[in-house]
Amino acid sequence: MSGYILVVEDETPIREMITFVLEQNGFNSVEAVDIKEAKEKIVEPYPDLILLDWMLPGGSGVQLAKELKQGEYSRNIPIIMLTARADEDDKVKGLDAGVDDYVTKPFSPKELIARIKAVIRRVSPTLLAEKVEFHGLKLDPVSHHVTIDEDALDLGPTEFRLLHFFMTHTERVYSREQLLDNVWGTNVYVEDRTVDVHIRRLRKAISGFGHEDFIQTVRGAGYRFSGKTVQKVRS
Amino acid sequence: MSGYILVVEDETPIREMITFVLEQNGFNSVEAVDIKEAKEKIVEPYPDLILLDWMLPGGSGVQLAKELKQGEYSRNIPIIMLTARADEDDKVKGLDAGVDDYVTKPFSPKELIARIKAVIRRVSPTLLAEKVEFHGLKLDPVSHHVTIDEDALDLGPTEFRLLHFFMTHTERVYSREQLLDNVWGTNVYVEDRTVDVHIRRLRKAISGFGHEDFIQTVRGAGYRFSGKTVQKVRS
DNA sequence: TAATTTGTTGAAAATTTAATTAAATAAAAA
DNA sequence: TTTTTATTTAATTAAATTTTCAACAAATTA
Repeated sequence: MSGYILVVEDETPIREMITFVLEQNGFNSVEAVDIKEAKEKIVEPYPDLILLDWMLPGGSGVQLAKELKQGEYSRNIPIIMLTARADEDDKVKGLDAGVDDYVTKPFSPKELIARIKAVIRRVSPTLLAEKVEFHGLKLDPVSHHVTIDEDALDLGPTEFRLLHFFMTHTERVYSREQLLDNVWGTNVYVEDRTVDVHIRRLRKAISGFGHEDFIQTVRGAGYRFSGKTVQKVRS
Repeated sequence: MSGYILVVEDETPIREMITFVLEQNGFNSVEAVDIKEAKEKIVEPYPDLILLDWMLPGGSGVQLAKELKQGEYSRNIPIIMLTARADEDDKVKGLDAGVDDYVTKPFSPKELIARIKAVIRRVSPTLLAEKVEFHGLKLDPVSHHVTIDEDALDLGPTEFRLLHFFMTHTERVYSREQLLDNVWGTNVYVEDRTVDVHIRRLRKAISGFGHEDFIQTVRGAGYRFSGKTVQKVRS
């Protein structure tokens, strides 16, 4: 799995409880006990999300949140605050810090996971280890199984990620550059044209099932994953 | 697992956190929010263990513990008390009530499970080790016997644990790191590639029975234990 | 239509990743 | 301690995958 969640919490039992719940739900996690350690761990590869305790030794969580929301890259990392009790004032302060959501301690695993998924779903749905389905195409990120009308597909790693991205981002054109960013990862120096080759391989893999036209070429713009058939209209 | 653990705790988030951890560790659980509900649920079939919150609405947990320790059958059910903080006085009172152990909130999953297993091990060790079965493969954690279609297999300790883990976690890809965490144990510094060697030995052991493809390589991701056959339809 | 741009395709080269084997190390048993 | 057994590391080989390149095809524009 590519990403992970950073858990910043000084109380060890609570921190371990959280990471246990995360791991069991298919997330990777990294722990930090205080602001200092948290900062050390917020480097490449960046976490996909930060669970941040309100009260921390060596500076409050809100303060850290504010700092992160000012960093060039770190501003994009979603933050969920863990507060000791539902405190309206605190919540307002947190919103100022650009925090994405709150969870009040103590919390149930269900609630924690629900909040996390809600936030991630907003930011990058591909990270959620949920089964995706699209017109008879099924992809399970947990088992890495891909089926098309019940027949198993065998894809290479890149084709797998590409398909996963497309299935969670349909009906929308992505340039080759955008695809490289989202599927290959940022700061990867690869030729644009490489995308073409993988598109071709993916098309080939899902062809023979009458679904090869899921991946549509938009000339001059990029590619689009769509269930709608394209009509050729001449002007 | 045959029996179950009764969780008596009024705070819903904590109760759900506990049951989640229990279920993930292979225990069944039943919930009760107060003394009244707890009593209703302490009937046949009796729980194998009771996790009892110290502070409960409608009577304290200690009181319930004392009562249980007087019942003819219920006296045999081990009880672990959940206390809000480590309080020597309380502990003494609890010991009077014949309680078997304590866990202080907040607690880590590791600690909770460790305490539970310790208690159960003392009372009825057989509960801990359930036999596992998967497509003709049978593994008995107690006797360390593994059979495949009635033929006995000879595995080394690591291969045994690896197989046990796989059989209890099928249809899911695990990275080498995750396998090291789960099978070798956390904070063990061992090369990723070591996993490959043990995978090979395990494969070798279960090959020759037409089941060698249970362990599937998922390139770039890790390994998967699966009953589904993957057909190569790659060009 | 010709020239130009843009996308497709096949295949070789480069790279990455896994399987295999053997040797070294560590742990357990005699 | 010695012997045996099991685990880990390292080196080698094999395989799969990614990338690049170049030729070709299709679409667009002048």
